[in-house]
This record gives sequence, C-alpha cells and structure tokens, in this order.
Amino acid sequence: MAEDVFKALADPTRRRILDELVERDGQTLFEICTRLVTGHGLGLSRQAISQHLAVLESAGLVLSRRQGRYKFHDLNTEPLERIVTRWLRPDAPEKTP
Amino acid sequence: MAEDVFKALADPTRRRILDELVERDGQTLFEICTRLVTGHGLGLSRQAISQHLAVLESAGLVLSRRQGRYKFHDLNTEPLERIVTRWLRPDAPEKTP
DNA sequence: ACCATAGGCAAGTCGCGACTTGCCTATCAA
DNA sequence: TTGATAGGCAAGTCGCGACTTGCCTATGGT
Repeated sequence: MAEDVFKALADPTRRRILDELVERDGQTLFEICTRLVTGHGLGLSRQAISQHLAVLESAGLVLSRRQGRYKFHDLNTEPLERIVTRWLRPDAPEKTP
Repeated sequence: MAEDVFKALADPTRRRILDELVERDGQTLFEICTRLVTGHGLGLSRQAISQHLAVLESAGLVLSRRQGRYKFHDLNTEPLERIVTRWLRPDAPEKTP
C-alpha cells in the first residue's frame, strides 16, 4: 500500500537507512548499525534499527535475502516511483524536453 | 526542509487534502471540509482540517492567498519532485527511452 | 562440545502528533 | 449596527509509534 510507504518514509532514521542502502546494497543489520553510529553519530540500539528495517521491508522499500546466519538487505526503489506521481499534474512543465 | 515534507505526507488526511487540491486549485477551508466529508466520508472538525492545512503550508506543499475574508489554497508540487530523487539511482532503468 | 556471532520476540516506557472543545477576531450583507 | 459567515488561537485528551530492556534461537568457527 501507499500508506505503508509514506509511513515508512516519515521517520528520519529510516530515511538514513535508505541512504546507506542506496550507497551500498546487501548490508547486514550489524553493518547498518555501525555505519549509522559512526557515520551519522546516531546512538540507537540494534533492536531499534531492526524494527526500522521491518517497517521498510513491509513497505516494500527494502528486500531481504537470508543466507546462513546473515540477512542481507537491498533497496527497492520501485514503490517510490509510484507514490509521488499521484499529485504531479499531467500538464506539468517538462524539465528535460 | 525535506523533513517537513515527509512528515506532512505521512498523514492520510493530508494526502486526501492534496488529492482535493490537485483536482481543483483555490479552494477555501470550508470547501475542503465539505468535500472531504461528503466525498470521502471523513468525520473531521473544521479545526482539524485547518491544522492539517497549516502543516501542509509550512512544508511548502500548499500555498495560500488571502482575499477579503476568504483564504484560498493552492497546491505546490515543487517540493515533491526533489525528495524522491534522493534514492533513485542514476543508472536506474529508463521507462521511456 | 563450546562459545561467539547474527538476529528475533515480547513487554514496557514515553513523547509527539491528531483531534476536540471553547472562545475570539475579521469581513461582508441586510 | 447587527447578525451571519470565514477563519484563528489555545489548552486539553488520547492513542500510536519510536525506543529500550531482557531473554531466546540459530548458525559458524575452533
């Protein structure tokens, strides 16, 4: 649903996670944790990030593949492209004609 | 800020308001109220809609022009176009090549 | 077998956002 | 000037979402 996508994007921490994944796909939970703490200075527990990933995953913005004891996360931009065109008028000025 | 745009889009009622404005620009608060109640069956007070409009306005998604005792609201899609390109990879597959 | 690593589940705290209620201001018509 | 219309301000209630804490499962290395 579009509802889940908007709610997922509402949180700044979840947007940071998307920032991490657009930079490098296939990161594990612990990788994302350390990179958020060291890179952005966020002091969050592992469970907090885990719950955020669950939200992003149920919104379809993140796909995960389990492999042994690792779980890799990939960004999926497909839901993003739908939602915003909702309010873009068909006769909008073209940027790149 | 992009922060305000995402927070504004997080609420379903505010998205309905954008739906109303993309259909017809320049509506007043009371027009939006009645059309939300009759069209979508939402039971919301006038103040609730007013506060939602304030959020949309501070996010830059809605512009307002006062004229006499009326206040007309217009949709501004410009903030929308920025925020989503944030996670769209430059080498994304083209839909219309 | 043992321990460390990678992750999940569940209950609990807490603050913020959505909504209401009540009252006030301003503009227009009669 | 009075009343009706259009809107604003402020305090208060309440539920949901973000985060923590504690414990549990499973895979891999040695």
